[in-house]
Formats: sequence, C-alpha cells, structure tokens
Amino acid sequence: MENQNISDIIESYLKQILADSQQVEIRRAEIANQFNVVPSQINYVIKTRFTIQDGYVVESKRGGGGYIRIEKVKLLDNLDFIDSLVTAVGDQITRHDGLAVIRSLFEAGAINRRESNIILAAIDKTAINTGNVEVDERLRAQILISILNHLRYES
Amino acid sequence: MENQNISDIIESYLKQILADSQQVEIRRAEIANQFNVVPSQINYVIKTRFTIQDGYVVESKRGGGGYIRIEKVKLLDNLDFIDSLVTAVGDQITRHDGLAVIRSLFEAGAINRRESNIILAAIDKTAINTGNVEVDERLRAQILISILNHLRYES
DNA sequence: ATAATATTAGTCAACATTAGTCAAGAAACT
DNA sequence: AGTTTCTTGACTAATGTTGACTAATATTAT
Repeated sequence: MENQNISDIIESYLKQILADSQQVEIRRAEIANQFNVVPSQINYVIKTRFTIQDGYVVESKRGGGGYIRIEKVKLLDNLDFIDSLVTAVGDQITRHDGLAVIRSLFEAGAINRRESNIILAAIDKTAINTGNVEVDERLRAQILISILNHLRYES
Repeated sequence: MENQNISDIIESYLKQILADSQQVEIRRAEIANQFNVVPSQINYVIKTRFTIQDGYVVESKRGGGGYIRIEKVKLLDNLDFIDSLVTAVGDQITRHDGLAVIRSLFEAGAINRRESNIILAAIDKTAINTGNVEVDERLRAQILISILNHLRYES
C-alpha cells in the first residue's frame, strides 16, 4: 500500500471509472501526461491488467481523434461462459492469466471463494514448477481446462 | 533467549508487528538493511519461521513497488489429519492413491462433493498426462500437497 | 484525387528495480 | 566428530519504466 508502483495506480484509476460505467475511453497521451509517464506505459498497463482473462476487451484507433477504449465484457451473459474461458486459457497459460480466469469464474458466481482457493492451489507455483516455464504453462492450461469441463456438468 | 541469532531477532521483529495486525508488508532490501544482513536472509527467516504449519501465508511481488507480505491465517482443527495425508502423498502418487486421498478428505468432512470433483479434475488423466508416468506422479503429488496445505486454514 | 504532413497509438528492446534460489562455508549444537 | 542451523553472496527470475522507432488514420495542400 505504501509504495505502489505507477502501473498499479493507473490500473486503479481506470478500474475506478469502470466501476461506475461499462467502458472507459482515453487518449493515451493525455493519461500518460496526467500520471507523468511515457505513453507506452499505458500500453503496458493495459496489456498486463486489462486482458480478456480479466474480462476486458480493448479497442483503439490511431490518428487524429484517436483513442483507447476499454470495455468490460459480461462473460456471464454469454451462454457458453465456460467455453469462452476454455478459449481464453488456450493450450498454455501464465499463472497471472490463470488467476484471472479463476477470478472470472468467481465473479460470475460459478464457484465460491473456497473453490477458488482450491483451484488456485492446484495451479500455484508450489504445485506447478517443473523448471521449464513453457511446460508449466501447458500443465496449468490442462488442469484449468479439466476443471472447467467438470464445472460445465456440475453447475 | 540468551544467545539469539539474527534470524531469531528478525523473526521476533516481524511477529511483534503481527501481534497487533493481521499482516505485515515489507520491502526485503529495507529489512535486510535495517538488520544488516544480506537480502536472502529474509527469505531464510520466512522459509523457516513463517510456514503454513505455523499459520502464516506469504505472498510477494518483484519489480518496482515489490513487496513481501506475511499474513496470519486461522488454522483449522484438522491439522494432524492433513499432515498424515501430506505424508501419505509423499513426493509422488498414482491416480488411484490420489483418489483415495480425496476420498479420505471427503469422508472426514474436510471437503464436500463438489470440491472433491474439482480436485479430482485437477489430478485426472485429462489434466496430468505428460507421457511420463513418473513425472505425472510427481506433479500429482505436488498439486495435492498444495491443495492440502490450503485446506489447513480458513479462507 | 493524390500527396504531403500532422496526429494519434503500437511494438520492442534496453534498462531499472525489486524478490527467489541455491550452494558453499561458518557457527552452534548434539 | 558429526549434524543441523545460520549466514553469505553469486546468479536467476519477475515486474516495471523508458524511449526510439513503426504503423495507422486524419487533415491539409496541390
């Protein structure tokens, strides 16, 4: 809390706006200037914190009147919620993005907190740690997909 | 008490803070500097004195604004039982025996049916299937132990 | 229309800033 | 003496920050 990095602060700022509305539209240079960072840092924040696994879709346009728009997507409205998560997982996934998938399941009400923690434990660094990052990412994806497929039948 | 080593002193310092609050968040380099030790000694202290068996969960982040956070967690009263299962799992376990571990948890009331199925999905042949039986058994063991450790405390 | 210029955002690699791992050696206990 | 625990530092990994260069789109000039 004391020594937050600027990326976290920008993330919070954007998510605060998104708490009240369905989307944010920014001009990259403006936000960069507001937080006193280089413009490309905005791309970094978006790339690391507003992924599809997190439940966001990002669109942008260059040139005069250009913008970056971040939209919250309601995965729950989608009939095949689980399918969309399976797609999001793909055949390999980082811990960070795996966490986002679990969070999406939780926020959609598909699993409760206790179940979130169990799944998290299963794809943790403690659990998945072969020494080869790519192998780990594939394993993580397989485990998540196996769990997602079970949830399809149970819920 | 008489001849405390520096690891004990750092442990006391952190536990004193934890006496008043639910968690401590530190910057590793800062604490290392404060006690005049190398940074990795902080990892040693944490690894030997703030384990899940002691009732602590540790999270961290690297990079700018990085931190180590130690949280006190409320341990449940099934600790001996969990310990015995951790021992039973060991460093590798077959699917069959893994299933037995899950069944034990269920029968002991530590998890419900839905949770059983989630864990089962995580150690399934679908999820764990590297093509090397021994590797699979090690992975399965790691995943189960990670989950067992999460079941030690309230979340 | 087309070309030139201006105005936006995107990519990528170098660098910075944190924490993690591991193994060797020292110190403290049997 | 042998064993365990502690201490240290070299090396690794993850995350964040910066800026040079590129790409797309809009506007203006011809």
